[in-house]
Amino acid sequence: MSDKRLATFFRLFNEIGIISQLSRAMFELRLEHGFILPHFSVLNHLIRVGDGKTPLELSRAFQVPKASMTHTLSGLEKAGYIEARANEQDKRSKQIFITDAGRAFRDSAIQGLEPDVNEITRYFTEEQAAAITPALTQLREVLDNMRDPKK
Amino acid sequence: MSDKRLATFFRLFNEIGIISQLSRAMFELRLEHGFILPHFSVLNHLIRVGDGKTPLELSRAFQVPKASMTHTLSGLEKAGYIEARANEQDKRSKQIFITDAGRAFRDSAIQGLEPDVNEITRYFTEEQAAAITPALTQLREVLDNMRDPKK
DNA sequence: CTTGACTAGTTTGATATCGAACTATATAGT
DNA sequence: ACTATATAGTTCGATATCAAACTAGTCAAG
Repeated sequence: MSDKRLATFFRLFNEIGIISQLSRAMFELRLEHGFILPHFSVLNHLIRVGDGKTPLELSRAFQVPKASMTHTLSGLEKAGYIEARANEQDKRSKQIFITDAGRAFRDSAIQGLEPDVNEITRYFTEEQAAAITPALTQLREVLDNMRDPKK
Repeated sequence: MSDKRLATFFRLFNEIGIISQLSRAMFELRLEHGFILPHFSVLNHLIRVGDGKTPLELSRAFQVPKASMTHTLSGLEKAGYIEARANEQDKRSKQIFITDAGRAFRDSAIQGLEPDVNEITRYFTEEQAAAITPALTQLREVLDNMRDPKK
């Protein structure tokens, strides 16, 4: 393989890593103290995809170990943003439901993004954002398909 | 602001976050046990930009708190991949130099990427990667300029 | 039924991240 | 010079991440 190809992908993943770090930090500054991106992401997922998911399904959806999901869910439950109900069909398992407080938390987190997004848009337009997203979606799917299916 | 704009950026940052997570995990699988992306990134930076940087300069370059950089550097020093020398001009300060072993570690980490990059390129070409990188660089610069200059 | 393999989720222990307090040194204002 | 303020780096404490071990429940083979 050419070094050029390696360098091209290296630069791409490097930029992506930095943007991820900066945008996450910016987002978490707007979140209620004690909550971080994974808390929000889980609530958002429960709304987008529908709740009643099991912890294992959630850990797979976010591609984190199940121990990490246990930790994130315990924070959300302690705050009253989710409810875990036993699954009568399979007593090993739980189902996670979002509460009204959880919905409110998620909505207000999204509202909190507005000032930052407005500021970004002054220098990087919505059209530019829309233009690169499909390629990134494709790249994400490629990486997703490459990872070990176990876990 | 329109909800559409918010949703567009939300989707963009979401894809970027997932790609960052997946690509980092893929990279770290190839690294010697006990070393993670920040270790590599510091060594790579010392080669690209030149060594003799202070820990504070490095923490700013990577936009992490200086306490985090202390931790990363201590791992690299214990492994013999960097050397910290006192600065005679300013005795509060140190300068970080990469060792031959550090160079070898960095080179072999980059070589280790090849199989993954080759696999990615089957579904996402070098041209596609090169096409979106400039926009991502621009977005990274915008976010970079927005963050609090202190730290 | 009972046993063995498997699965959902938690616990444990180890490392990472990082704000805040601290130490040592440098520098500016008087 | 003397003091106040600022800076470089470390330490400390709290939380996050996650592999591995563990617990409890399921299911299939005999």
